[in-house]
Amino acid sequence: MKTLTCLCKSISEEEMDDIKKHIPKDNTIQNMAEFFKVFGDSTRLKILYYLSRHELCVADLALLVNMQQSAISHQLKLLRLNRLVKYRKEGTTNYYSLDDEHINSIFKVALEHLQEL
Amino acid sequence: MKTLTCLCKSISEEEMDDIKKHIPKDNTIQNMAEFFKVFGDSTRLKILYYLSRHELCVADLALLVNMQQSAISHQLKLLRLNRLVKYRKEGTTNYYSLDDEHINSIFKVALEHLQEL
DNA sequence: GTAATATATGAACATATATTCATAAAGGAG
DNA sequence: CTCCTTTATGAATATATGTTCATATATTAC
Repeated sequence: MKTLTCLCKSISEEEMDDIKKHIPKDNTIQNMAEFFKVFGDSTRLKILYYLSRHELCVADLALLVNMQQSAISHQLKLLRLNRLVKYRKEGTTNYYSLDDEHINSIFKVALEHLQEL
Repeated sequence: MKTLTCLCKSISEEEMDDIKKHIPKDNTIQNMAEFFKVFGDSTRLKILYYLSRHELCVADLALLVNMQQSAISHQLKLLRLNRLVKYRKEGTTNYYSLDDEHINSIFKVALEHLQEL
């Protein structure tokens, strides 16, 4: 009573082995997943949109996104760790801006896809 | 004792209003987030990789990803709902394949980004 | 020194998500 | 019809994640 016999072989064992052999390393896939996960939250997308328009401090972002300063700060930390934003200090104020040119291409691809649905 | 005075205005109120006015609709942002969320999981990324190489049935995918058939089936449902995969029936067997040409461009952008870290 | 401001952070909580298990549904073979 | 196979699905569970609250840190002004 095997669960996975699968006689459906439209593909040969050799082909399957070959395909399996060429899959990116588990670590790479994990990193890719982490990368996409960052974009998979509307609060972070809003932050990224606003920063794509203008360098902004945390309080301004909180105003624009209409969310607590603490929430924004937590999300900015995540974005920082993933190198999507950077900041410069000026007194107690931190001015955030985008740190990655790929963000715009990524937005574009996503919009293209969504427009076709 | 306001929490958000923010005198940091490197940006004028008018500019902020303007930027806020042009942000995509909340619904659009929500959809973008959902879209990215789909890619933000290593199991789904593996499935997408394998399907990019060959049309496959559920049991074969379970073998390749080395995960239970049920788990694969649940993930395939999600991928179906987001129109990233499609399938054709042949008897009791379902052959899955990719349903979106953007997937490859998306993979590429992500890899580019990761290689720069 | 104190007071006020901007930001960061830890704990707590609620919600979302991925996986497993058990089982249902549907088709093919006998 | 019954048995077997392939896939889908609902419930349960464990884990991850986003937000809030309270508070810490750091800088500036007085």
